Amino acid sequence: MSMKKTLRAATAGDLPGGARGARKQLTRERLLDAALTLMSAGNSFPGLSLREVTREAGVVPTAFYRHFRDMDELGLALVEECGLTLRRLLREVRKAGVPTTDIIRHSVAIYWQYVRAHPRHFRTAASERHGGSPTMRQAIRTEVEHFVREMAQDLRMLGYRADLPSSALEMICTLVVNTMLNAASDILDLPPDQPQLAREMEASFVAQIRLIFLGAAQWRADGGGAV
Amino acid sequence: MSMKKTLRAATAGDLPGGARGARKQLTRERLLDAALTLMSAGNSFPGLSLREVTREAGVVPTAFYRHFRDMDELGLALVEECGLTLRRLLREVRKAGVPTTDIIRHSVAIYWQYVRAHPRHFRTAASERHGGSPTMRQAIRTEVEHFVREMAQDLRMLGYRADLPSSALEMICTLVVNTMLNAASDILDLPPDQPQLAREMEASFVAQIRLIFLGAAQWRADGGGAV
DNA sequence: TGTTTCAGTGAACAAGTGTTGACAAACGAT
DNA sequence: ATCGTTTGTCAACACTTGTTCACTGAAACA
Repeated sequence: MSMKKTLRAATAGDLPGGARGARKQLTRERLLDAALTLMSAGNSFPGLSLREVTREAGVVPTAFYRHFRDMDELGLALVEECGLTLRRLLREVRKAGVPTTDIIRHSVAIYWQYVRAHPRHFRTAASERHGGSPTMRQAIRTEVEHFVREMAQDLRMLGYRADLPSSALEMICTLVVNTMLNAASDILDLPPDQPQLAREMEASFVAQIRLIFLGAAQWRADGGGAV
Repeated sequence: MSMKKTLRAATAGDLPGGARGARKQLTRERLLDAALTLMSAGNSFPGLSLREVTREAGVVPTAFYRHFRDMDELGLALVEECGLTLRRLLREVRKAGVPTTDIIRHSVAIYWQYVRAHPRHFRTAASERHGGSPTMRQAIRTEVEHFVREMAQDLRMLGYRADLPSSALEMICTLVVNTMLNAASDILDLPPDQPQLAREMEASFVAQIRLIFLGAAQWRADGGGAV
Protein backbone atom coordinates (compact mmCIF):
# COMPACT_ATOMS: atom_id res chain seq x y z
CA MET A 1 0.00 0.00 0.00
CA SER A 2 0.98 3.61 -0.23
CA MET A 3 1.28 3.86 3.55
CA LYS A 4 3.88 1.16 3.55
CA LYS A 5 5.74 2.89 0.74
CA THR A 6 6.01 6.25 2.43
CA LEU A 7 7.02 4.64 5.68
CA ARG A 8 9.88 2.83 4.09
CA ALA A 9 10.92 5.90 2.23
CA ALA A 10 11.05 7.81 5.49
CA THR A 11 13.14 5.26 7.31
CA ALA A 12 15.55 4.38 4.55
CA GLY A 13 15.77 7.38 2.28
CA ASP A 14 15.76 10.43 4.51
CA LEU A 15 17.95 9.28 7.33
CA PRO A 16 21.59 9.74 6.38
CA GLY A 17 22.57 6.63 8.30
CA GLY A 18 22.35 4.14 5.46
CA ALA A 19 24.70 4.01 2.53
CA ARG A 20 21.74 4.82 0.34
CA GLY A 21 20.92 8.19 1.89
CA ALA A 22 24.59 9.06 2.06
CA ARG A 23 25.02 8.49 -1.66
CA LYS A 24 21.95 10.61 -2.40
CA GLN A 25 23.10 13.50 -0.27
CA LEU A 26 26.48 13.30 -1.94
CA THR A 27 25.18 13.90 -5.43
CA ARG A 28 22.83 16.53 -4.05
CA GLU A 29 25.85 18.36 -2.77
CA ARG A 30 27.55 17.82 -6.08
CA LEU A 31 24.66 19.58 -7.77
CA LEU A 32 24.76 22.50 -5.35
CA ASP A 33 28.50 22.65 -5.73
CA ALA A 34 28.26 22.65 -9.51
CA ALA A 35 25.78 25.52 -9.46
CA LEU A 36 28.00 27.46 -7.07
CA THR A 37 31.04 26.91 -9.24
CA LEU A 38 29.27 27.94 -12.42
CA MET A 39 27.93 31.07 -10.79
CA SER A 40 31.28 32.23 -9.54
CA ALA A 41 32.62 31.60 -13.04
CA GLY A 42 30.69 34.52 -14.48
CA ASN A 43 27.21 33.14 -14.94
CA SER A 44 24.40 34.48 -12.84
CA PHE A 45 21.78 32.17 -11.44
CA PRO A 46 18.93 32.90 -13.84
CA GLY A 47 21.44 32.38 -16.61
CA LEU A 48 22.14 28.85 -15.46
CA SER A 49 20.41 25.98 -17.18
CA LEU A 50 19.42 22.76 -15.54
CA ARG A 51 21.46 20.77 -18.02
CA GLU A 52 24.49 22.94 -17.49
CA VAL A 53 24.39 22.22 -13.78
CA THR A 54 23.98 18.49 -14.19
CA ARG A 55 26.75 18.43 -16.77
CA GLU A 56 29.10 20.17 -14.36
CA ALA A 57 28.01 17.85 -11.58
CA GLY A 58 28.67 14.79 -13.71
CA VAL A 59 25.16 13.38 -13.74
CA VAL A 60 22.53 12.95 -16.38
CA PRO A 61 19.94 15.76 -16.63
CA THR A 62 17.06 13.64 -15.40
CA ALA A 63 18.85 12.83 -12.18
CA PHE A 64 18.28 16.44 -11.20
CA TYR A 65 14.62 15.78 -10.45
CA ARG A 66 15.49 13.25 -7.77
CA HIS A 67 16.72 16.16 -5.66
CA PHE A 68 14.95 19.34 -6.70
CA ARG A 69 11.62 20.09 -8.31
CA ASP A 70 13.16 22.80 -10.47
CA MET A 71 15.99 25.30 -10.51
CA ASP A 72 14.21 27.66 -8.15
CA GLU A 73 14.25 25.02 -5.45
CA LEU A 74 17.96 24.52 -5.94
CA GLY A 75 18.35 28.29 -5.71
CA LEU A 76 16.65 28.36 -2.32
CA ALA A 77 18.88 25.56 -1.06
CA LEU A 78 21.82 27.58 -2.27
CA VAL A 79 20.68 30.64 -0.36
CA GLU A 80 20.30 28.57 2.76
CA GLU A 81 23.86 27.35 2.37
CA CYS A 82 25.12 30.90 1.98
CA GLY A 83 23.20 31.95 5.06
CA LEU A 84 24.88 29.18 7.00
CA THR A 85 28.26 30.45 5.92
CA LEU A 86 27.34 33.93 7.08
CA ARG A 87 26.24 32.58 10.42
CA ARG A 88 29.57 30.84 10.92
CA LEU A 89 31.34 34.06 10.08
CA LEU A 90 29.44 35.83 12.83
CA ARG A 91 30.43 33.14 15.29
CA GLU A 92 34.04 33.68 14.35
CA VAL A 93 34.01 37.45 14.62
CA ARG A 94 32.05 37.28 17.85
CA LYS A 95 35.24 36.73 19.77
CA ALA A 96 36.56 40.10 18.63
CA GLY A 97 34.66 42.13 21.21
CA VAL A 98 33.39 45.72 21.34
CA PRO A 99 34.05 47.65 18.14
CA THR A 100 36.79 50.09 18.94
CA THR A 101 39.25 51.15 16.28
CA ASP A 102 41.69 48.30 16.64
CA ILE A 103 38.99 45.73 16.97
CA ILE A 104 37.34 46.99 13.83
CA ARG A 105 40.57 46.53 11.95
CA HIS A 106 40.88 43.08 13.39
CA SER A 107 37.32 42.09 12.53
CA VAL A 108 37.74 43.38 9.00
CA ALA A 109 40.87 41.29 8.63
CA ILE A 110 38.94 38.22 9.73
CA TYR A 111 36.16 39.08 7.34
CA TRP A 112 38.59 39.63 4.47
CA GLN A 113 40.16 36.25 5.00
CA TYR A 114 36.77 34.63 5.38
CA VAL A 115 35.50 36.04 2.10
CA ARG A 116 38.57 34.79 0.29
CA ALA A 117 38.04 31.38 1.85
CA HIS A 118 34.43 31.15 0.64
CA PRO A 119 34.44 33.12 -2.60
CA ARG A 120 31.60 31.27 -4.24
CA HIS A 121 29.19 31.73 -1.36
CA PHE A 122 29.86 35.43 -1.12
CA ARG A 123 29.73 36.00 -4.85
CA THR A 124 26.41 34.22 -4.96
CA ALA A 125 25.01 36.14 -2.02
CA ALA A 126 26.10 39.49 -3.38
CA SER A 127 25.03 38.57 -6.87
CA GLU A 128 21.53 37.37 -6.17
CA ARG A 129 20.76 39.81 -3.41
CA HIS A 130 19.38 42.42 -5.75
CA GLY A 131 19.54 40.68 -9.08
CA GLY A 132 18.07 37.39 -10.07
CA SER A 133 14.64 36.04 -9.50
CA PRO A 134 12.35 37.74 -6.98
CA THR A 135 12.06 34.40 -5.19
CA MET A 136 15.75 34.17 -4.50
CA ARG A 137 15.95 37.86 -3.72
CA GLN A 138 13.31 37.53 -1.05
CA ALA A 139 15.02 34.50 0.45
CA ILE A 140 18.33 36.31 0.70
CA ARG A 141 16.64 39.35 2.15
CA THR A 142 15.21 37.21 4.93
CA GLU A 143 18.57 35.59 5.53
CA VAL A 144 20.28 38.97 5.75
CA GLU A 145 17.64 40.25 8.13
CA HIS A 146 18.31 37.31 10.42
CA PHE A 147 21.98 38.06 10.25
CA VAL A 148 21.42 41.71 11.09
CA ARG A 149 19.23 40.86 14.05
CA GLU A 150 21.79 38.43 15.40
CA MET A 151 24.54 40.97 15.04
CA ALA A 152 22.47 43.59 16.82
CA GLN A 153 21.86 41.18 19.68
CA ASP A 154 25.58 40.58 19.90
CA LEU A 155 26.25 44.29 20.21
CA ARG A 156 23.58 44.53 22.87
CA MET A 157 25.08 41.70 24.88
CA LEU A 158 28.46 43.35 24.68
CA GLY A 159 26.88 46.39 26.28
CA TYR A 160 27.38 48.53 23.20
CA ARG A 161 25.13 51.62 23.25
CA ALA A 162 22.85 50.10 25.85
CA ASP A 163 20.78 53.28 25.79
CA LEU A 164 19.56 52.78 22.23
CA PRO A 165 16.42 50.83 21.29
CA SER A 166 16.89 47.62 19.31
CA SER A 167 15.53 49.27 16.17
CA ALA A 168 18.40 51.72 16.17
CA LEU A 169 20.96 49.00 16.71
CA GLU A 170 19.48 47.04 13.85
CA MET A 171 19.59 50.09 11.63
CA ILE A 172 23.28 50.45 12.39
CA CYS A 173 23.92 46.78 11.73
CA THR A 174 22.02 46.96 8.47
CA LEU A 175 24.40 49.67 7.36
CA VAL A 176 27.37 47.57 8.41
CA VAL A 177 26.13 44.44 6.69
CA ASN A 178 25.35 46.28 3.47
CA THR A 179 28.84 47.71 3.50
CA MET A 180 30.25 44.26 4.16
CA LEU A 181 28.46 42.66 1.25
CA ASN A 182 29.33 45.46 -1.12
CA ALA A 183 32.94 45.10 -0.11
CA ALA A 184 32.80 41.35 -0.62
CA SER A 185 31.73 41.82 -4.20
CA ASP A 186 34.54 44.31 -4.72
CA ILE A 187 37.12 42.00 -3.20
CA LEU A 188 36.17 39.11 -5.40
CA ASP A 189 36.40 41.20 -8.55
CA LEU A 190 39.97 42.17 -7.86
CA PRO A 191 42.60 40.76 -10.20
CA PRO A 192 44.30 38.09 -8.12
CA ASP A 193 47.78 39.53 -8.40
CA GLN A 194 47.34 43.09 -7.27
CA PRO A 195 48.26 43.19 -3.57
CA GLN A 196 48.55 46.96 -3.73
CA LEU A 197 44.95 47.43 -4.87
CA ALA A 198 43.83 44.88 -2.32
CA ARG A 199 45.48 46.79 0.51
CA GLU A 200 43.92 50.05 -0.63
CA MET A 201 40.53 48.46 -0.82
CA GLU A 202 40.87 46.92 2.59
CA ALA A 203 41.91 50.26 4.02
CA SER A 204 38.92 51.94 2.43
CA PHE A 205 36.67 49.26 3.83
CA VAL A 206 38.08 49.69 7.32
CA ALA A 207 37.55 53.43 7.00
CA GLN A 208 33.91 52.98 6.01
CA ILE A 209 33.16 50.72 8.93
CA ARG A 210 35.00 53.05 11.25
CA LEU A 211 32.99 55.97 9.99
CA ILE A 212 29.76 54.10 10.58
CA PHE A 213 30.66 53.36 14.18
CA LEU A 214 31.82 56.93 14.59
CA GLY A 215 28.34 58.01 13.59
CA ALA A 216 26.79 55.30 15.75
CA ALA A 217 28.63 56.59 18.80
CA GLN A 218 27.05 60.01 18.25
CA TRP A 219 23.63 58.75 17.35
CA ARG A 220 20.67 60.07 19.30
CA ALA A 221 17.37 58.29 19.11
CA ASP A 222 15.33 61.50 18.96
CA GLY A 223 16.97 62.60 15.75
CA GLY A 224 19.15 65.28 17.31
CA GLY A 225 22.87 65.41 16.78
CA ALA A 226 25.70 67.54 15.57
CA VAL A 227 24.86 67.40 11.91
CA MET B 1 35.24 51.75 -53.06
CA SER B 2 35.25 51.10 -49.41
CA MET B 3 36.38 54.64 -48.65
CA LYS B 4 33.35 56.02 -50.38
CA LYS B 5 31.15 53.58 -48.55
CA THR B 6 32.34 54.47 -45.09
CA LEU B 7 32.09 58.13 -45.90
CA ARG B 8 28.50 57.84 -46.94
CA ALA B 9 27.68 55.73 -43.96
CA ALA B 10 29.12 58.38 -41.71
CA THR B 11 27.19 61.23 -43.24
CA ALA B 12 23.87 59.55 -43.76
CA GLY B 13 23.61 56.83 -41.16
CA ASP B 14 25.01 58.27 -38.01
CA LEU B 15 23.71 61.79 -38.09
CA PRO B 16 20.21 61.89 -36.68
CA GLY B 17 19.24 64.64 -39.10
CA GLY B 18 17.75 62.52 -41.85
CA ALA B 19 14.62 60.44 -41.56
CA ARG B 20 16.81 57.38 -41.94
CA GLY B 21 18.91 57.88 -38.83
CA ALA B 22 15.85 58.90 -36.89
CA ARG B 23 14.07 55.68 -37.72
CA LYS B 24 17.12 53.65 -36.81
CA GLN B 25 17.57 55.34 -33.48
CA LEU B 26 13.89 54.85 -32.77
CA THR B 27 13.99 51.07 -33.05
CA ARG B 28 17.29 51.08 -31.20
CA GLU B 29 15.54 52.77 -28.33
CA ARG B 30 12.69 50.32 -28.66
CA LEU B 31 15.19 47.48 -28.17
CA LEU B 32 16.73 49.11 -25.13
CA ASP B 33 13.28 49.85 -23.78
CA ALA B 34 12.19 46.27 -24.31
CA ALA B 35 15.20 44.93 -22.44
CA LEU B 36 14.59 47.38 -19.62
CA THR B 37 10.95 46.40 -19.36
CA LEU B 38 11.69 42.69 -19.37
CA MET B 39 14.32 43.11 -16.70
CA SER B 40 12.08 45.00 -14.33
CA ALA B 41 9.48 42.30 -14.90
CA GLY B 42 11.49 39.76 -12.95
CA ASN B 43 14.08 38.60 -15.47
CA SER B 44 17.69 39.44 -14.93
CA PHE B 45 19.88 40.46 -17.80
CA PRO B 46 21.78 37.20 -18.37
CA GLY B 47 18.40 35.50 -18.31
CA LEU B 48 17.20 37.55 -21.26
CA SER B 49 17.36 36.05 -24.71
CA LEU B 50 17.94 37.99 -27.87
CA ARG B 51 14.69 36.76 -29.34
CA GLU B 52 12.77 37.69 -26.23
CA VAL B 53 13.99 41.25 -26.49
CA THR B 54 13.20 41.60 -30.18
CA ARG B 55 9.77 40.07 -29.62
CA GLU B 56 9.02 42.61 -26.91
CA ALA B 57 10.35 45.39 -29.13
CA GLY B 58 8.16 44.29 -32.02
CA VAL B 59 10.90 43.51 -34.49
CA VAL B 60 12.20 40.37 -36.07
CA PRO B 61 15.19 38.73 -34.33
CA THR B 62 17.63 39.45 -37.13
CA ALA B 63 16.96 43.18 -36.93
CA PHE B 64 18.80 43.10 -33.62
CA TYR B 65 22.17 42.83 -35.38
CA ARG B 66 21.64 46.14 -37.15
CA HIS B 67 22.06 47.83 -33.77
CA PHE B 68 24.17 45.62 -31.51
CA ARG B 69 26.77 42.97 -32.13
CA ASP B 70 25.38 40.83 -29.32
CA MET B 71 23.52 41.06 -26.03
CA ASP B 72 26.59 42.22 -24.16
CA GLU B 73 26.78 45.31 -26.29
CA LEU B 74 23.16 46.09 -25.58
CA GLY B 75 23.92 45.62 -21.90
CA LEU B 76 26.65 48.23 -22.03
CA ALA B 77 24.33 50.67 -23.76
CA LEU B 78 21.82 49.99 -21.01
CA VAL B 79 24.36 50.75 -18.33
CA GLU B 80 25.21 54.01 -20.04
CA GLU B 81 21.56 54.96 -20.02
CA CYS B 82 21.29 54.19 -16.32
CA GLY B 83 24.37 56.28 -15.65
CA LEU B 84 22.77 59.17 -17.45
CA THR B 85 19.73 58.89 -15.24
CA LEU B 86 21.96 58.94 -12.17
CA ARG B 87 23.71 62.04 -13.44
CA ARG B 88 20.39 63.83 -13.87
CA LEU B 89 19.45 62.88 -10.33
CA LEU B 90 22.59 64.49 -9.03
CA ARG B 91 21.79 67.66 -10.93
CA GLU B 92 18.40 67.72 -9.30
CA VAL B 93 19.60 67.14 -5.77
CA ARG B 94 22.41 69.63 -6.23
CA LYS B 95 20.05 72.46 -5.42
CA ALA B 96 19.46 71.05 -1.96
CA GLY B 97 22.63 72.43 -0.41
CA VAL B 98 24.83 71.36 2.47
CA PRO B 99 23.68 68.15 4.15
CA THR B 100 22.26 69.17 7.48
CA THR B 101 19.42 67.17 9.01
CA ASP B 102 16.54 68.86 7.23
CA ILE B 103 18.36 68.93 3.95
CA ILE B 104 19.08 65.24 4.19
CA ARG B 105 15.43 64.54 4.67
CA HIS B 106 14.65 66.74 1.71
CA SER B 107 17.26 65.11 -0.53
CA VAL B 108 16.04 61.68 0.41
CA ALA B 109 12.51 62.71 -0.50
CA ILE B 110 13.74 63.84 -3.90
CA TYR B 111 15.63 60.60 -4.33
CA TRP B 112 12.63 58.53 -3.31
CA GLN B 113 10.44 60.22 -5.85
CA TYR B 114 13.13 59.93 -8.49
CA VAL B 115 13.53 56.20 -7.99
CA ARG B 116 9.81 55.71 -8.30
CA ALA B 117 9.86 57.76 -11.49
CA HIS B 118 12.57 55.63 -13.07
CA PRO B 119 12.01 52.18 -11.60
CA ARG B 120 13.46 50.23 -14.50
CA HIS B 121 16.74 52.10 -14.56
CA PHE B 122 17.29 51.69 -10.85
CA ARG B 123 16.26 48.07 -10.78
CA THR B 124 18.69 47.39 -13.58
CA ALA B 125 21.50 49.28 -11.94
CA ALA B 126 21.00 47.59 -8.59
CA SER B 127 20.46 44.22 -10.20
CA GLU B 128 23.50 44.11 -12.44
CA ARG B 129 25.85 45.94 -10.12
CA HIS B 130 27.00 42.80 -8.41
CA GLY B 131 25.23 40.12 -10.37
CA GLY B 132 25.26 39.49 -14.07
CA SER B 133 28.15 39.35 -16.41
CA PRO B 134 31.55 40.64 -15.31
CA THR B 135 31.50 42.95 -18.32
CA MET B 136 28.37 44.72 -17.20
CA ARG B 137 29.50 44.70 -13.58
CA GLN B 138 32.70 46.50 -14.50
CA ALA B 139 30.81 49.04 -16.59
CA ILE B 140 28.46 49.84 -13.74
CA ARG B 141 31.34 50.06 -11.33
CA THR B 142 32.97 52.70 -13.50
CA GLU B 143 29.70 54.59 -13.80
CA VAL B 144 29.22 54.55 -10.04
CA GLU B 145 32.78 55.72 -9.47
CA HIS B 146 32.13 58.69 -11.73
CA PHE B 147 29.01 59.44 -9.80
CA VAL B 148 30.84 59.26 -6.49
CA ARG B 149 33.57 61.58 -7.70
CA GLU B 150 31.06 64.09 -8.93
CA MET B 151 29.21 63.99 -5.66
CA ALA B 152 32.42 64.49 -3.72
CA GLN B 153 33.24 67.51 -5.86
CA ASP B 154 29.83 68.92 -5.13
CA LEU B 155 30.40 68.59 -1.40
CA ARG B 156 33.77 70.26 -1.78
CA MET B 157 32.31 73.18 -3.69
CA LEU B 158 29.69 73.60 -1.02
CA GLY B 159 32.50 73.98 1.46
CA TYR B 160 31.64 70.78 3.29
CA ARG B 161 34.55 69.51 5.42
CA ALA B 162 37.05 71.63 3.49
CA ASP B 163 39.78 70.27 5.76
CA LEU B 164 39.51 66.70 4.45
CA PRO B 165 41.41 65.34 1.44
CA SER B 166 39.41 64.32 -1.60
CA SER B 167 40.00 60.66 -0.90
CA ALA B 168 38.16 60.93 2.40
CA LEU B 169 35.27 62.78 0.78
CA GLU B 170 35.06 60.11 -1.86
CA MET B 171 35.07 57.41 0.76
CA ILE B 172 32.12 59.10 2.45
CA CYS B 173 30.28 59.47 -0.84
CA THR B 174 30.90 55.83 -1.68
CA LEU B 175 29.18 54.90 1.52
CA VAL B 176 26.28 57.20 0.70
CA VAL B 177 25.90 55.93 -2.83
CA ASN B 178 26.01 52.29 -1.75
CA THR B 179 23.30 53.02 0.78
CA MET B 180 21.29 54.79 -1.88
CA LEU B 181 21.42 51.92 -4.32
CA ASN B 182 20.62 49.34 -1.69
CA ALA B 183 17.64 51.40 -0.67
CA ALA B 184 16.52 51.71 -4.27
CA SER B 185 16.37 47.96 -4.60
CA ASP B 186 14.39 47.73 -1.38
CA ILE B 187 11.96 50.40 -2.47
CA LEU B 188 11.22 48.73 -5.75
CA ASP B 189 10.53 45.41 -4.09
CA LEU B 190 7.85 46.87 -1.88
CA PRO B 191 4.29 45.76 -2.59
CA PRO B 192 2.77 48.80 -4.25
CA ASP B 193 -0.06 49.26 -1.76
CA GLN B 194 1.77 49.39 1.55
CA PRO B 195 2.25 53.08 2.38
CA GLN B 196 2.99 52.18 5.99
CA LEU B 197 5.95 49.99 5.05
CA ALA B 198 7.11 52.59 2.57
CA ARG B 199 7.15 55.27 5.25
CA GLU B 200 9.08 53.04 7.65
CA MET B 201 11.60 52.21 4.97
CA GLU B 202 12.05 55.83 4.04
CA ALA B 203 12.56 56.74 7.69
CA SER B 204 15.17 54.01 8.05
CA PHE B 205 16.89 55.24 4.93
CA VAL B 206 16.97 58.81 6.23
CA ALA B 207 18.39 57.53 9.50
CA GLN B 208 21.18 55.66 7.72
CA ILE B 209 22.21 58.67 5.67
CA ARG B 210 22.02 60.83 8.76
CA LEU B 211 24.23 58.43 10.64
CA ILE B 212 26.78 58.47 7.86
CA PHE B 213 26.99 62.25 7.88
CA LEU B 214 27.13 62.19 11.66
CA GLY B 215 30.20 60.02 11.35
CA ALA B 216 31.55 62.17 8.55
CA ALA B 217 31.33 65.27 10.73
CA GLN B 218 33.53 63.55 13.31
CA TRP B 219 35.91 62.00 10.85
CA ARG B 220 39.60 62.69 11.28
CA ALA B 221 41.97 61.96 8.46
CA ASP B 222 44.65 60.52 10.74
CA GLY B 223 42.39 57.79 11.98
CA GLY B 224 41.73 59.27 15.39
CA GLY B 225 38.26 59.88 16.72
CA ALA B 226 35.88 59.13 19.51
CA VAL B 227 35.40 55.48 18.70
C1' DT C 1 16.17 -15.26 -0.05
C1' DG C 2 13.08 -12.88 -2.48
C1' DT C 3 10.75 -8.34 -3.04
C1' DT C 4 10.34 -3.68 -2.91
C1' DT C 5 12.09 0.94 -3.30
C1' DC C 6 14.63 4.29 -5.49
C1' DA C 7 18.96 7.03 -7.25
C1' DG C 8 20.67 7.29 -11.65
C1' DT C 9 20.51 6.11 -16.94
C1' DG C 10 19.13 6.52 -21.84
C1' DA C 11 16.22 7.82 -25.60
C1' DA C 12 13.01 10.88 -27.17
C1' DC C 13 9.91 15.05 -27.58
C1' DA C 14 8.44 19.84 -28.51
C1' DA C 15 9.95 24.29 -28.04
C1' DG C 16 13.17 27.85 -27.86
C1' DT C 17 17.93 29.58 -28.82
C1' DG C 18 21.75 32.38 -31.66
C1' DT C 19 23.20 33.15 -36.24
C1' DT C 20 23.44 33.02 -41.35
C1' DG C 21 22.15 34.37 -46.01
C1' DA C 22 19.32 36.16 -49.63
C1' DC C 23 15.80 39.51 -50.38
C1' DA C 24 12.38 43.85 -50.40
C1' DA C 25 11.74 48.51 -49.82
C1' DA C 26 12.88 53.02 -48.42
C1' DC C 27 16.23 56.50 -48.22
C1' DG C 28 20.44 59.65 -49.68
C1' DA C 29 23.56 61.14 -52.84
C1' DT C 30 24.60 61.92 -57.44
C1' DA D 1 15.71 59.56 -62.32
C1' DT D 2 19.23 56.25 -60.98
C1' DC D 3 22.03 53.66 -58.15
C1' DG D 4 24.22 52.23 -54.05
C1' DT D 5 23.40 51.89 -49.13
C1' DT D 6 20.95 50.26 -45.30
C1' DT D 7 16.98 48.99 -42.21
C1' DG D 8 14.04 45.42 -41.50
C1' DT D 9 11.90 40.80 -43.08
C1' DC D 10 11.66 35.85 -44.17
C1' DA D 11 13.19 31.16 -44.17
C1' DA D 12 16.28 28.08 -42.48
C1' DC D 13 20.23 25.95 -39.90
C1' DA D 14 22.29 23.45 -36.10
C1' DC D 15 21.88 23.43 -31.10
C1' DT D 16 20.35 23.65 -26.50
C1' DT D 17 16.74 23.74 -23.44
C1' DG D 18 13.13 21.46 -19.87
C1' DT D 19 10.49 17.43 -19.18
C1' DT D 20 8.44 12.68 -20.10
C1' DC D 21 8.77 7.74 -19.88
C1' DA D 22 10.42 3.12 -19.42
C1' DC D 23 14.56 1.08 -17.78
C1' DT D 24 18.59 -0.89 -14.74
C1' DG D 25 21.00 -2.11 -10.73
C1' DA D 26 21.85 -1.95 -6.11
C1' DA D 27 20.62 -1.08 -1.40
C1' DA D 28 16.91 -2.00 2.33
C1' DC D 29 13.61 -4.60 3.98
C1' DA D 30 10.68 -8.99 4.75
